[in-house]
Amino acid sequence: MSQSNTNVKLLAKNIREEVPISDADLQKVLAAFRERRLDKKEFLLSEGETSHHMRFVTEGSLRSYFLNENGQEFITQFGIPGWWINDLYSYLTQKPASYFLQAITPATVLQIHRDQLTQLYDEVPMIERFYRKKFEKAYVALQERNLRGMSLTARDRYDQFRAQYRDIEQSVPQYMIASYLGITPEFLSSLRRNA
Amino acid sequence: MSQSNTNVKLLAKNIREEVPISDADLQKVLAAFRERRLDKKEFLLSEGETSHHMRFVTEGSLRSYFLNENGQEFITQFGIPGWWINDLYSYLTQKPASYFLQAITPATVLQIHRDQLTQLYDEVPMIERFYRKKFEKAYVALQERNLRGMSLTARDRYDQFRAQYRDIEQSVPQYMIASYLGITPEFLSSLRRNA
DNA sequence: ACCACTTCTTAAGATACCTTAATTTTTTTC
DNA sequence: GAAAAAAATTAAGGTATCTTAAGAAGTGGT
Repeated sequence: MSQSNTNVKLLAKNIREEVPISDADLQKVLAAFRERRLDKKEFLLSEGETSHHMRFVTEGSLRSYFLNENGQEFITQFGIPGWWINDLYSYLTQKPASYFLQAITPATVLQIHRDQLTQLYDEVPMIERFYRKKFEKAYVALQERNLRGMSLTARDRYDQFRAQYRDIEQSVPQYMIASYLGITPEFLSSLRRNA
Repeated sequence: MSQSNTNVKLLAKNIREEVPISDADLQKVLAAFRERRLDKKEFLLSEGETSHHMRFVTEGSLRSYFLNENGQEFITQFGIPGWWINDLYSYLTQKPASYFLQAITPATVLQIHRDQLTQLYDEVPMIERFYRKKFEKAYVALQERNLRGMSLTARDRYDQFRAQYRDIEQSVPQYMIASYLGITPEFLSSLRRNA
């Protein structure tokens, strides 16, 4: 068997939690995923490349970030086991990515090629439903984040982040959390001092 | 005929631009939508109510906004003809809304009840595909907005807003644009002065 | 045409957050 | 386990944006 069993099980669980799907269909879907292992700091996708896969994290942690003209990094998303991560703009439009996907720690992802997924949408309607639901939830979560970014101070955003993502807080460096929250590492440090 | 023909045509166009769908299926889908007319300032949804419909704007302009503890408004979305607008969190979870949907000008929306749409997902797979694609695009657009909010100054965000949404800029008051951009009306005014 | 109401502007003072730069602490590498 | 590299802290000075308050300019209703 080429793929770690527990990793595939995590993906199966992720799907079954969202939609009812027969064993046969689930196997068909799972069989289309390939495992990819990453060293620490290895890139899964670099700016300018095109994203051809949907990706599910099973081990380690990753980040998705954007680099502006001044070379500043802006982290848009973290990926830890059980989460999906991608440059969706690139994947959906098949245009060059403007984000980097990089492993923060050694990591493993299961990925499915776009061509295969497109085909599965016709063969296994439940998988289309699965992604519809995933996108719905992702949209809502992103909207919440957006709103927090607008309506809360950095201090409140940090407190909420800690409350909501204790597992992420523990597995990524502080300066990346600062970037995710939209503040400088120095300012985050000062928030922590006056906790 | 209870619904304005041109309004329904706008919706039909919106669907056909995204997915191939037979005339029969399209008619079935369109028949499930009801027209709702709104006076200026009328609420389509208030905080605490639950959203039971997916809503497509065909006339006028609407806004979706959030009210924080201090009574400050934060506009999350505008709706103009050809756009979808909703409190998706409430719609998807069937929990009370935390957003208001309000007509800025007299407006018309076409809306479909959640129960009917859920049923259509089984009967007309293309409509599930339609919403999957819509959510994908909405997610990407929101991510872009999020990133701009983090990486650009208010001046740059305003310039980009004007370039991208000239039609919205013309049809909603300036203080609402300020709210959408995450700044005060006073500060937007000063940006305009030093254009 | 008027009055009331809403929207926009101006300006002064306040503050949340940034920049720079140096130092300390922690982690990685060989 | 020493040297190098990466991450976190501290502090001083700066700036983008906010708050408050007042007045000016539009807009809508009768």
